[in-house]
Amino acid sequence: MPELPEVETVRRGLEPSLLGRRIKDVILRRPDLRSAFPKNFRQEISGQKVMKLERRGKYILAVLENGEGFGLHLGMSGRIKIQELSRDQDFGLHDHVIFVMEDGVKIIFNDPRRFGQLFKIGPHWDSEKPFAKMGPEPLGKNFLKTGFGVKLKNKKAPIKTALLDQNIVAGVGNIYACEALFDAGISPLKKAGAVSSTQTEKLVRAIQSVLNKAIKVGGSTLRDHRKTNGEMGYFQHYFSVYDREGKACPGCDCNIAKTGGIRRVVQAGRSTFYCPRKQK
DNA sequence: CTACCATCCTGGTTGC
DNA sequence: TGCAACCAGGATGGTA
Repeated sequence: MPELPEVETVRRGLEPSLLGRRIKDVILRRPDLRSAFPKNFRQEISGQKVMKLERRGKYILAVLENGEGFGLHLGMSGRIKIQELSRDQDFGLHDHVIFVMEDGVKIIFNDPRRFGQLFKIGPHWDSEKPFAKMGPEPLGKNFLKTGFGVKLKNKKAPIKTALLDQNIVAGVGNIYACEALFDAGISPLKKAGAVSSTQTEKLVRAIQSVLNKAIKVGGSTLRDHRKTNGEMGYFQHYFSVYDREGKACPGCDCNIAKTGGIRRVVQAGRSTFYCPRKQK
C-alpha cells in the first residue's frame, strides 16, 4: 500500500498515542511477517518510552529511551489502527502485532499480505542495513544537491524504473513516480541518464509537489491504506495518469478516440501510466 | 556493476 | 452466479 505520503500520514497519526508514551506490552500473534520477528522483541520493547518517531523512505522508526528502537514497514497491504480504551481482547483477522500502551491505547499492525516488516534498530540505525545506502529524502532540504542528479546520470534504466529504486530516492513508489513524471512532462521511457539537468530540476519540483499534496490529503487509498483513525486518504481523486488507462489526460484536449488517451505500459514488471503527448 | 525474474502472501476485480 | 486467472502501492535475493 504505502509510499512516502501514506507512511508519513501513518507516522503523524501515531504521534499522539506513541510519542513520549510508554509501551506496556507487545503482543505478537504470529512469529513473522516478511521475516521473523526479532528474538526477545517483546521483552526488550516492553516498558520503554518512545522518544522519537521518525520516517525514512517508506519506513517508520521508533527510538526508545534506552537508545535502541524498532522499525516497521507496511509492505503492500499493512495498516496501523489505533484502538482507544478498548477492553476487547478479540483481535481481527490479520491483526498481527499489538502495542499495548501504558494508558490502555492499543496500536495494531494489520497486514493481510504479510509483506510488512518489524525489526529492531540500534542507536546508529541510519548507517545500518536498509538505510545506509538509501537515497536522499525527497522532501529534505537539499534533495537535488544530495546526489540525486548524479545518480540519475549514471543510470541506464528508464527514469521511471530509476525513481522506484530506493537507493536513488527514498520513498517514491509506483503511483508517485508516474504522477511526478507527468507533472514534469518527462516520458517514463526515457533513459535516466538522458534526462537533462533542466528536466532534473523540474522533476525534483514535481516530486516534492506531488508528495506534499498527497500528504496534505492523507495519501492515496486504492484499497488498503487508511489513516490510523480509519479514514481514507483521498489523493486518488487527484491522479493525473495513475490507473487512468484510456482516459483523458488533464491538459490534453485531443480526441481520445484517436489518441487512446493515457497509455499503460509495463516497466520492470510494474504498470506505468503516462501521456505520450505531454511527456517526452 | 546492471537488468531481469521469481518470490513472499491475501484479496479484490475481471472475464469467461 | 461461479470460479479461475490475473492484478496489486514493495523489497530482495538469485541468475545471467
